Amino acid sequence: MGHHSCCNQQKVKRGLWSPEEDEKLIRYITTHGYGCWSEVPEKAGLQRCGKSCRLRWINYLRPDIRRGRFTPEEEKLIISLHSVVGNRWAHIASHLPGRTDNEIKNYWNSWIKKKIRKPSTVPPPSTTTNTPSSATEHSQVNYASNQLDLLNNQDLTTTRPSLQETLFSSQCPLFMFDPTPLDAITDHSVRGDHLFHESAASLNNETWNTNHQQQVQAQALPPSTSFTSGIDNHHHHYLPPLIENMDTMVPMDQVQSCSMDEEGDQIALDCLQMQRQELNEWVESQHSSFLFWDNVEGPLGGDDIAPPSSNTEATLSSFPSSL
DNA sequence: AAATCTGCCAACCGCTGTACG
DNA sequence: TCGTACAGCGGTTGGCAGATT
Repeated sequence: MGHHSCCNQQKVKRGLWSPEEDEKLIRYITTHGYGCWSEVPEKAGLQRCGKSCRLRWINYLRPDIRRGRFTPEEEKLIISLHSVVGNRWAHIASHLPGRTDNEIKNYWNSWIKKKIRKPSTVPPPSTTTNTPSSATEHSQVNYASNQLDLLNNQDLTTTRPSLQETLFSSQCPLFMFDPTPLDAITDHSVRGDHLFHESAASLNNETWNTNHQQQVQAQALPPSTSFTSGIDNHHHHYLPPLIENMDTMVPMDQVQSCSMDEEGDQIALDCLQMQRQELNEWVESQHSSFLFWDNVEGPLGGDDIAPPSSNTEATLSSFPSSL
């Protein structure tokens, strides 16, 4: 495990690719295609390992790559998707044609750094008034302030409401926007609680069905177990526990029809992709209301489902017993 | 003008999942 | 079932270029 054998060969060149190397790789791939990357370097006459060739092709040379600044639409889509799936860059990239996971990851990281450096954008924990900033800005600030807490590695429990207290007293399902790594949560029993305060303020409460929220609070989140789920052990990142275990989670206004993919990915992703334009408006307006419902035709069936109508009594999805 | 700082991003590293013998 | 090779993923690093001192 670990090093690929091809990368241990001594002749292997590393570092930036030269135009000549690019040309060789392009010429080879366009004429032969790529089946086994480990064979590409030798056949293409490159002193690189196959892994490096693959990365170069995927991230830079393939013809459908899209370069340049992210458009505002792409930016918003990234924000929205990240709020759902966290740091699953490849997944996010799959919803942005021509963009690579690497590019999105770099963009996100540099973007977050910028936000972290702007403490004035982080409201104090007691802030409860809605600000005129966009939803985009909210997402940025929320994440950035959260990261600040983690970086500071402080025990905040003595000065702020407990996580559970904050969660269960809030009016909106705030947990679905937080990509905090699980270890950070379990280690400190808190994750930037002012995050939740601000999220509560940023959402339009008129559109939030408090009955559903009460159901969520009463049934879905036994405090002692709610944050022990939602871990992707493979990729070591944290998915918001509810999202990972919910059958469906979609912004109501965005849904016409949608389907679950084989991996049980969040149905919201398909919806977001299909309705990107509406999503943009949704992000802008912040008048979203996430609802949960359980009328899905099988958990993994891929059948089209109809969203509940506006007067549907949405009900909480059933949760796995592991919760 | 030179030195230093900062941000960006291409590339690498290490890991896990999958296929296959 | 086990071991190996490979693909793919997310985290991290290092070098470059522009900005700042």
